[in-house]
Amino acid sequence: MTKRLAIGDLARQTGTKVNTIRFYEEIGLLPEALRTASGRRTYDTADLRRLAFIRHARQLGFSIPEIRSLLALSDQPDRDCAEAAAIAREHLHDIGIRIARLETLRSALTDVATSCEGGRVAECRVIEAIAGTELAL
Amino acid sequence: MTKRLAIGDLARQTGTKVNTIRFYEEIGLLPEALRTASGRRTYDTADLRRLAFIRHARQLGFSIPEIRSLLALSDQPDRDCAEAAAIAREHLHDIGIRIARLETLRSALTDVATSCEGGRVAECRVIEAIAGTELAL
DNA sequence: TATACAATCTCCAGTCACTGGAGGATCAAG
DNA sequence: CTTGATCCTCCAGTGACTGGAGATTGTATA
Repeated sequence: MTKRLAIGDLARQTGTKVNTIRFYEEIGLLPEALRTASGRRTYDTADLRRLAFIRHARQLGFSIPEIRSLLALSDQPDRDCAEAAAIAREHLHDIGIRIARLETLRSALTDVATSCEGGRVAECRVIEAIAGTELAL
Repeated sequence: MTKRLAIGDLARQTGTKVNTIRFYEEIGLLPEALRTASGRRTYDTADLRRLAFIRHARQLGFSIPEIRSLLALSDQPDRDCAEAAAIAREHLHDIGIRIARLETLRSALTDVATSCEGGRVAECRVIEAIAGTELAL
């Protein structure tokens, strides 16, 4: 059998706190882990991937309900197709906005970094870059 | 004089709760608002932009310390240029990763949405898309 | 085999970033 | 001059963790 991972290994490989992994199990984001005879949790690479997904999604600003909905797309491949597509499309809209804002912010920061390289004071449009995406002006 | 905004106007125009605006003032993310004779806070369009920036940045997953550091780039245009450029470059690295992950997620979701359109069951690679960006495999 | 020390367990209290409500003052319309 | 919306301060509650106490187990070394 391929070797199972201890909770500490999973934590190290995903940059997650051990307590946080137990917390995700408690709220049902991760399945209940298999236990050794003495009661310690063990994991496999599917758990590793799932946890990595959760962590990255959190860093991208997705809430836990949103992550649940994204995971559901993976968990139930045989689910109602139209429903899955609708969920995917909702997220797609949101993700498009996030990408656009990040790209605007990136170009503002690039301006700061490069105009500083020349020794001049940066014209700092950081706020303008990301503030105004959908405000008039 | 151009008309000043009430806290409720600011809240409506940025999709922020009134209490949250007061909270941002308390922790120094927003400057102390000017008050009317009776003690009500008033704002201008600079405050509006700053708050919109803060809210968007939060939705993108930036922590409040990170937002402070981004705002500092705007707040101190005459600050040490090399320092500002260094801060900008740190954020640029992080933002590149975020954009890449969002784009991978977007293409996974697009697959779900379009393969469902054909009436077939989606091959759901949502987790794989975003889980594995820097894990070996 | 003994022992020490790292990792795990459960349970519970604390933190960060809000969110909502009580109780009271103020403003704008009718 | 009343009525309802909006504002004020203060404080308690929520979501998503984070850290610590106290006890148990696993493993590496003497």
